[in-house]
Amino acid sequence: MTQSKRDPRVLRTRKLIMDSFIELSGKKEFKDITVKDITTEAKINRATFYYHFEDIYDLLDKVLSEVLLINLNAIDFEKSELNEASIIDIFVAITDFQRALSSRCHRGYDETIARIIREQLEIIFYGMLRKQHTTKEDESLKITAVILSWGVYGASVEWRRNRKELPPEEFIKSAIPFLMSGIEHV
Amino acid sequence: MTQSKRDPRVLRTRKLIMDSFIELSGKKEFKDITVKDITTEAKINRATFYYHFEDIYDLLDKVLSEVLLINLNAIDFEKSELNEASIIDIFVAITDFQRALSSRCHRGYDETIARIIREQLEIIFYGMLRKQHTTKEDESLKITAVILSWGVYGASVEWRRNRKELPPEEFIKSAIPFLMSGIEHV
DNA sequence: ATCAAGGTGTTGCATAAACGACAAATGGAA
DNA sequence: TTCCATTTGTCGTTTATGCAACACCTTGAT
Repeated sequence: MTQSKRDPRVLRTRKLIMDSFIELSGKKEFKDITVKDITTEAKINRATFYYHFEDIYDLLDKVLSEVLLINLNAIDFEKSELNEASIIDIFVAITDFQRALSSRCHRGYDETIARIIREQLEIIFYGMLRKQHTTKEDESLKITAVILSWGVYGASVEWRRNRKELPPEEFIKSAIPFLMSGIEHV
Repeated sequence: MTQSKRDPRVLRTRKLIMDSFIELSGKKEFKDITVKDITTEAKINRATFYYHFEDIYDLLDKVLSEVLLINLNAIDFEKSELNEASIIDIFVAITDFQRALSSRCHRGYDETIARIIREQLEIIFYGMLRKQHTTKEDESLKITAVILSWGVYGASVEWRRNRKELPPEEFIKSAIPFLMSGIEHV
């Protein structure tokens, strides 16, 4: 389990499963995709699916978070601080990601996607906060990350619904003062 | 071994190896391609290579004959007789195959390719002859297949070297009477 | 001529993947 | 509702692949 994440067999099989799922997502709604569909498309045994994923919801979780992470990986979190510029970068990455997603997938799992994106944001924000505030109390950093993740995700929802005439980087700028004040008063 | 030819793992791995070999053939000469190159490109373990192939020459054999067979599969040998039309089809398939091969691979293994193509031809001719002449002595069919295979392959060499101004189907027509007489007097 | 570096086949063991079977759950259609 | 077909998780066994190590060859540089 610990070592097996680099086993070429595991990497191949997981990629086959995920690619097949993404492929099928372009053809059917999530609720109509079965595990059997995926394993048939991927040409792997159905039992092997359950070796890697608990069920189809677990797969959805991991596919979405990995695809989102690839989008976010363009931003170098290791170096960048949690400041105005990085918040804008993250916001743009989210809107780009959702644009790519909606062109590729049918509707039907908005709530799940929302949850996963927000959870990823929380992880990222918490990591960045902890780097900048090593002295602070951990619980305080956590709750700040939670609020930031909800706030930034909510802003992306608002942008998609009512503000698409603005470029996302312009839209989020108006929220930056509020977000930054929360970060500074952590 | 007997059953395993349908095992998805075997099919996947063999395809990975063969595709990697074809990919590398476009970049280097055969003599410069190592087993290690192939397995690295294919992201499989080197020991796994030897589970499927004796060595790199065995791989070359199987890649070439499978690719050639795909070309020849367009011709339905099960139904067609060994007549003027099918000989022309086979000849055109060979010249097409060699054209595709030389555009994709570097030089350096002409003799090997020649041997493999001729052996495949022999197998095909023998199979067709046996279908048409079930009563005849087997040894006689075999030697006829050998001579046909050498003759048709030699014609393709001659065409490539000195007769490319002619369409291959035109070129081979001038040899049809001779070849057909050998088939009829089997 | 010697040495170092890299490729070749081969082996024993660890583990992922295939396969077939199963009971249980789900979901339409009569 | 009942029935029937399909999907779902899970299991035990078999097989293919990964991995590390090995002795043996090349080959090129010093």
